[in-house]
Amino acid sequence: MPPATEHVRNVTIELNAVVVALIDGAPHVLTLDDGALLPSGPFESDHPTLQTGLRAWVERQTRHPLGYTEQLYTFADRSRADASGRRIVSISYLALTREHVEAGRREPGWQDWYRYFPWEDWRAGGAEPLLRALLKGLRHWADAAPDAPTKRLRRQRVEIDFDAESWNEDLVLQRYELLYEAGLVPEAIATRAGRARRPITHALPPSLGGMAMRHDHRRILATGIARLRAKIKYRPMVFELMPPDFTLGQLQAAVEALAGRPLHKQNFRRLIEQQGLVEETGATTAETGGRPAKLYRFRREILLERAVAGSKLPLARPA
Amino acid sequence: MPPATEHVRNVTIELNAVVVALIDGAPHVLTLDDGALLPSGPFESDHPTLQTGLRAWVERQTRHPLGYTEQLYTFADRSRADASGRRIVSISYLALTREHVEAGRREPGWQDWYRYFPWEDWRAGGAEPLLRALLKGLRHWADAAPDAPTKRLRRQRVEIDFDAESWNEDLVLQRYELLYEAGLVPEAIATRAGRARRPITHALPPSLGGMAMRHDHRRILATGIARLRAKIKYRPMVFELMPPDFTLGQLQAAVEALAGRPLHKQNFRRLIEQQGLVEETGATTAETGGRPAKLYRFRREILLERAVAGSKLPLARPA
DNA sequence: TCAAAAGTGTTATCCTTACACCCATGT
DNA sequence: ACATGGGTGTAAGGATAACACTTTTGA
Repeated sequence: MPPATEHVRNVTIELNAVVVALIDGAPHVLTLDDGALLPSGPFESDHPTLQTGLRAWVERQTRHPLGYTEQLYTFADRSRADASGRRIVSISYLALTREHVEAGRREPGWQDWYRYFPWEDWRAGGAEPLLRALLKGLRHWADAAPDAPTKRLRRQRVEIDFDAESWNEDLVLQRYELLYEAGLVPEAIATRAGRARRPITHALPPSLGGMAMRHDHRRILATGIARLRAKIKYRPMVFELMPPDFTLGQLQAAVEALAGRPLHKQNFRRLIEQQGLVEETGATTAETGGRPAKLYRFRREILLERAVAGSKLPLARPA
Repeated sequence: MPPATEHVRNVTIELNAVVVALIDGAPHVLTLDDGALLPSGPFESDHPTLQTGLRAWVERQTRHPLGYTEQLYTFADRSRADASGRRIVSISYLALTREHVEAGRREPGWQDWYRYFPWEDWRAGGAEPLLRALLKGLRHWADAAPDAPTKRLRRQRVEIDFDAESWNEDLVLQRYELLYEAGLVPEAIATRAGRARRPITHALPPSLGGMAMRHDHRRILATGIARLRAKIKYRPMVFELMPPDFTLGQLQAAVEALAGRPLHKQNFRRLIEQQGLVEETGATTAETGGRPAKLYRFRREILLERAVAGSKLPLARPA
């Protein structure tokens, strides 16, 4: 049952990559054009799979080898089209890698991801003034709803997604999309103005609304961060971003950087140890300041040993 | 940065849907062509989004309205191409719905999903002979590896994915792909024979290897089942498949049908109740046999009230 | 000697698991 | 009366969250 081909002539396939690395403990993403774009390129049909196509393209474009990769999402909204009006289907990927320093100096193009989402960093507690400003704009938008049910719904979404008391670090995408819908980020204005050309509320300045990106690349970035934050809890993904040897303090700092939240030291250590994720190398380092710390390495075997956790369902009969 | 268009001319976008419903308590999937195909069709570029395109197509093709839908995965392997050699990019979706009975008689096209994956049904305990047969074929394949490391890896994958003692119901896709790699399902033979035309081990008969599908539709189905099984544990997705009112016994049977495993009655009830997912309607039914059961309904508010679970990380400082 | 980070011990609480039993209906 | 599914109580064990404290280095 091959589909009719008539309908799909005007489609372009684009691959996007959210390439993540930890640089000096801070989460960074690989960008082009001074931070305005994610690495992206066409799917060349001589590649056997999408992933190999992506790898080739990104490595050529950024001179940076990719490590672990997984597919994120495929977007094809009408708002996306290239100059000639061809519909763009963009297939996005998340890639984890270690920072690649070539010839002694740092490659350009790495951006701290919290520059795009300043409200997502709660490592030092909530940024009160920033959050208050966002909530003000969002509540104003909610109250401007055309009818009562819409208004209730908007208010509910705002209070849940941005609730400081029970902050959920996984809702990166929802929060960005809410700001987008509310017209508080510049990307929304560009889109709406182009199509409906109706005047729109002023977006927040970058200091509050974060740095913008072109097209929907910031949405893709939000998708990638959300996926990483969610998955870090039940899959050993952090290790893809760590050097071979590390201290438990460094490991905790890495998770904190990704999740954007401070963690409880002792309980974090117990968790790691109890899951059997790491083993001591025998060596120690004094580089972290204070008392020298034991070095650990990731136990790669674990990926095969256990099909990882699972159940959560109250099964009957113990085999 | 619009990509060069040269490379992508020979691409066709296809949408696939895994449409799931519970019929008489058994999980079914909507198919065409006597069970050999999933509903699928072209992405017509006059649709604003992929989802609306999918909905329109499926509803026209099957006369069945879709409920909740989510994107599954985008495939574009070289092995997939249409008659004229154009590359096919297939974007697949999972859709949940209630059975739709029109004019008193059942629509055709619904297939019990365990016909495609008989080894995935552990509701009545493991199917020993079936599993033994699969393991025999898989171990044979592992031992036929070209070198020692490959052999070790294959053996490990086989023992983990098909281990009866610690069965993980989420590994639907991994298990199917292992059988595919081992040449035990007919789909693998079709593909390999077409390209490499080298003789291949005989596939298992349908009674063991399950019913085959055309193209890679069975892989897409496996992806859908795996997603549903994984997500059912932390998102209230079952309710999309239930009638408005139901008993706790029916709810448990539904989860068991999807997960393919028997659950512990009391603990299941406690879990549901403690999560505040349902509320009593006040009515009871005697249709289930035995003592009449209370009827419950899903508390839709919960979707908004809680951003659902989350943490799992050992956070510091209680706000 | 003091700041900084590493590392240890312990307790209360909650959730999960497992057991054993009673209840209300139809046949 | 008895089979069938509905519904309840409760105790043991493990994981989590929250305490406070000691150790070893560099400056």
